[in-house]
This record gives sequence, C-alpha cells and structure tokens, in this order.
Amino acid sequence: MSGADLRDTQTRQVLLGILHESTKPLAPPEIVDLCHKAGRNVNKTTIYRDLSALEKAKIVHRVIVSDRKQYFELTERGHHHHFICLECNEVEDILLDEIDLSRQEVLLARDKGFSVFRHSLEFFGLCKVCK
Amino acid sequence: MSGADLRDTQTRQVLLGILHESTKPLAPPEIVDLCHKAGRNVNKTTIYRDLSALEKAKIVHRVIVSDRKQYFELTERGHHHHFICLECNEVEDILLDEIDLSRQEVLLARDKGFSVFRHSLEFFGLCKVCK
DNA sequence: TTGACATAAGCAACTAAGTTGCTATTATAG
DNA sequence: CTATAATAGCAACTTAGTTGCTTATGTCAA
Repeated sequence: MSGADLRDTQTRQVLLGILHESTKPLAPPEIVDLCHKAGRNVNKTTIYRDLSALEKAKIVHRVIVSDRKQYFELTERGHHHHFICLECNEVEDILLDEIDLSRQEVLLARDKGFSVFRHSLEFFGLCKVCK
Repeated sequence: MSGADLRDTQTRQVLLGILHESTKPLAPPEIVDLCHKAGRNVNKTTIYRDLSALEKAKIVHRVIVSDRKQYFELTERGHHHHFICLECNEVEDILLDEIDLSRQEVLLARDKGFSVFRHSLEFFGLCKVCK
C-alpha cells in the first residue's frame, strides 16, 4: 500500500478517504465518528493503530493543536500552521511563506544542543463566524 | 490577592510558590504532586479550579504544548516559545527575539477575518540528555 | 485457486486527564 | 467574633488513549 509495507484494507481506504476529504486536521474520535457515518462500523482501537501505522509510513502525521487531543492530517498536504478558534474549536490551515522557522531550528541545535525534528505554530482566537 | 478579587489561601500560596520556582510550564497533575511533596495534601479539583481562577485574573496562563495535557506558567514570565523533548517530555522555554509573530497575527486578521488573541510556537525534538 | 501465516480488526478492560455537583471548611469584611 | 461568600474536598463521571488477547482477513507462494 502506497509503497509502504501496509495492507490495503477496507478500514484504511475509508480512513484515508476521510482524511482526503477533510480540509482540517482530525482527531481520532472524530474519525471514528465519520467512519460510522460512512457506514463502516470501525473500532477506535483500530483507528488509533492505523493512524500510528500510517504515521510511521509517513502517509499521515501528528499535529498537536489543542488540549487533550491529537490531530492527524495527510503528510502530502505539506508543512503549514494552524488557526484554532477558541469558541467552536475549528482548526484552519494557515500558510505563512514569509516565515522560515527552519532557520530557528538550526539555531536551536547550535545554541542549545537540541535535535529539532519539527515545529508547530498555532494561532488562537475567534474565527469569522464566532467573533 | 494580587489586586484581583481572590482570597489569599494556603493552597494558592503553595501553588504560586511552585510555579515561581519552576523554570518550565507545569501540568495540573504535576502541580498536585509537587503540592503533596511540599506537605500540602491538596485535591486535584482544587488545583484545576485555582488555576482557572488565576488564569482569569491573568496571574497565570494556559499553554498548549503537548498531547493530552494542559500546561500552566506564570504570566509574568512573559511571552516565549517552547522546546519539547519527544523522549523525556521535558519542556524548555525558548526566547526568539528575532521572530515577531505578532505581525502575522495582524495579517491573519486582515486577510482571513480572524481575531487573533495569541499564538503558540513549539519545537519538537530530542534534548541534550536524550539524544 | 487455495491455504498458510503474518498483519489487521475487534473487544474488553484499563489508565489518566479533566469536569461537575454537592457538602464542608475557611478567609475576610463588618 | 460572626456572617457569609469564596474556597476546598470528595465522589462520581466523561472522554482520550492504551494494552492484551482473540478473531478475522489480506497477501504471497505453491
């Protein structure tokens, strides 16, 4: 599956279909819900394990955007940042080409001795609808 | 208490003492633990409610830095960013004076119609000890 | 095409964070 | 010192996420 050592199962087809159709990162419980709505009665354990497998295969990656929840989105969507509405908790992708934070990662490695793998930048506030 | 409409209770003294001595944001369960170690057998509900009260009074503020946990730190510490070690989960404060993300907040407001209150920037990787 | 077998899915039980309703306690103004 | 409003504690709950184990299924070789 997608070149990786993964089986092409029905659950994963549904899962990836859902992620493809989504314009924002999704939390595992949301995905479970959407699977049910799509007529596939999947167990949450499966979703967690599938997401981990897909993450390992770099098809999906983890974003930390809000309290107590992990969100996932397609890797192919590329690196970007997020806006989170504090009222409705909607997450919107944000592209900031003017800011190059990878430079900061290099500096952190040099000055602090960290190995920096990734960063995450989120803006919090109210969206058009909620404000 | 501190000008706000808050009582000066023993629990809050201990809580603020702990936050003052910490060089990194702390999660409520950690704070409960530290209270116990400091000889104050406080209930977690109290800590959650106190932190909310202190947040409302702007003495403390919430940072979202990792999966499933909320971290708190003193507001007076000023705005900064974080480095999170993926191995030991330690959080280290980071000051990046070269980057001014408040400009981005203005742009988001103008281009997207968001009211942006704050942002959060985290770098993930391995710390000196773990790598 | 079939069968073996490794991978994946499901189920149940669990951990841990965080919340809520209610009662008991305590800081503080008078 | 007392009244009372704020705070603390307790127990029960919700929800995210995990783990061990059994059952089902996709895939490869014969």
